[in-house]
Amino acid sequence: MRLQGNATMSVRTRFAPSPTGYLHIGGVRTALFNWLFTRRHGGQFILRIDDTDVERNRPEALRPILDGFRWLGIMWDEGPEVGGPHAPYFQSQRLPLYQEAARKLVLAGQAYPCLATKEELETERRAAELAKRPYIHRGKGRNLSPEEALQLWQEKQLPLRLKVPLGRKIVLDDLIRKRVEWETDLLGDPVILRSDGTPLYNFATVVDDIAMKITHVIRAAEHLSNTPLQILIFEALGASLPAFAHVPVVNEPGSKKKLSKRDMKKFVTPEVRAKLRALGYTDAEIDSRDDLNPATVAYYQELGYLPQALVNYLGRLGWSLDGYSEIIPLETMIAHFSFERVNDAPASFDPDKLYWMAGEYMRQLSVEEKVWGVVPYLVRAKLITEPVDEATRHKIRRIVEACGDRLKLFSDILTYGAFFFRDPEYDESAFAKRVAKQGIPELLERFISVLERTEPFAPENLETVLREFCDRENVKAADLIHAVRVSTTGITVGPGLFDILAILGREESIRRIRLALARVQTPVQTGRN
RNA sequence: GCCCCCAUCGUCUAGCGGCCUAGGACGUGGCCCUCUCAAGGCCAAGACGGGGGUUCGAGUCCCCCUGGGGGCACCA
Repeated sequence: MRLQGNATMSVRTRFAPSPTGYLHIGGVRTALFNWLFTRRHGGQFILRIDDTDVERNRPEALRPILDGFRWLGIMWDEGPEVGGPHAPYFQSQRLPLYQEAARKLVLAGQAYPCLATKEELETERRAAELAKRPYIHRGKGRNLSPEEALQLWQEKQLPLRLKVPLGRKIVLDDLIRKRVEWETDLLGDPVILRSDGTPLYNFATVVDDIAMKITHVIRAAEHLSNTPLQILIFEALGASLPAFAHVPVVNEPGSKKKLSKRDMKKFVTPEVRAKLRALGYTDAEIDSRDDLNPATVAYYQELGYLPQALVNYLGRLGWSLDGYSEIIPLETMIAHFSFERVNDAPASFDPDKLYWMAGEYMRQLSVEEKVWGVVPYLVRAKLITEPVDEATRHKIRRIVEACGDRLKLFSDILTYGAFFFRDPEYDESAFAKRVAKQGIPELLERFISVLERTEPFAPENLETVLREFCDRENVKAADLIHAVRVSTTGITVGPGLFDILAILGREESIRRIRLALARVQTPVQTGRN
């Protein structure tokens, strides 16, 4: 058995995102597993920014990633903005470290400058392809003495390759995959340092993991095939191996394909677009922002999902506590997280289940907490203005209470409660069906005079009064209720009608019913329906 | 093409040789409750990819096939 971490050392894990401008759902799930494992064992979780690829490196693109983690409560013990004993935590600022490590390898005869030109490499590759042979590059420089190699490397701007030992078997005892083996003969000599002196991923990763004393490398399964090379680099650098855990990838909803970072725009379905529009986004904004789609954390934050719901959902995606638990408090997750219970197979992301879970967490919140979460949505929709005065706050409190379990996301307040803050926007088909109908306007007319003297103007009493009125009129209560609902709210969905009326108050309720009645007499062209 | 990984309801999963007539959850359908929509209650449909072994006995262990995925860069 190879060394699989040292029990006496504290657990140190890391997540190394590239600054891409958004926090990807798949990535954050991997980060969460790192974090849970680390918290479980009382270690340190490190955030290291993988910005060696200058093409992808945009400094402002880091912000959304840090914000996303903070929103979820996944706090890093070392990394950007918090620092730590192994700073800097940006790979672009650690170049001398990689060069020094590379120099060490050359001196030890473990790495050599690549003498082949790009053209030669291309020819080799094509020949291998034609011969249906795997393409394995072994540079001519392999046989250089360390001194020659060093001199050549320093004189000319040559890329550096790792000298992969021949005829060896690499054995990995992965914490999730169990034993995986590779033959070194099937591995080409990889470039570890570009001709411009910048490191390649596999090299920088290992140099940093050694420097930062990482004990457990927990990463997506797509990195499994990088592992033999990295193991070789660990060895060449004379470092002991960390333990590895390759977590299965996250697949697209209902698919067997990896939830890719490319082409995320395709997740912006008409439904998603409608949701974003309801929040006030224009189509142009939706199309221009690549962080606003269901494959990113920002999207869920934007829609008002509770972060703890997303954490619970992601934690359960590929990991289970037992055969039946779904809603798992974070402390429980931390206390029980282990790789033994991580499923080997990829897991598809299921937005429906996440939505359900969001509702489960929302109902655990106090009214006051819900009010707090809902206010920004009302402000953004220009239904209220800040600062929120006490009267408005009280009204929101009552609305939130009336909405009850209907509120699964904070943004749901706009579906169920917008009409409280503005005149009804009438749903034409509902209006035709429930208000502009034989006998209904007259009935509403008479009901208004009942409302005028209803005292107290409170839910329970309103219900009694309405039902008694319907008995006298010999009409079904449901018909009047629907008519009043559509008249006062414009729509067919929402809280109980009597709660609505009580919140609106006598005057406003009556005013709105009159609004609807006027509308029956002089139909307006709305263009809808 | 080569290397590596994976395989239970549509989806997330339980299952670590007999407790399986394969359990739970999301979703779906139906019914109930009901002023609508949610929520809630009840019920239903729904899976061990195929073939060989091993064993008294296989969803569970082994092999092959098939299918899916990932990787084979001076990307990460």
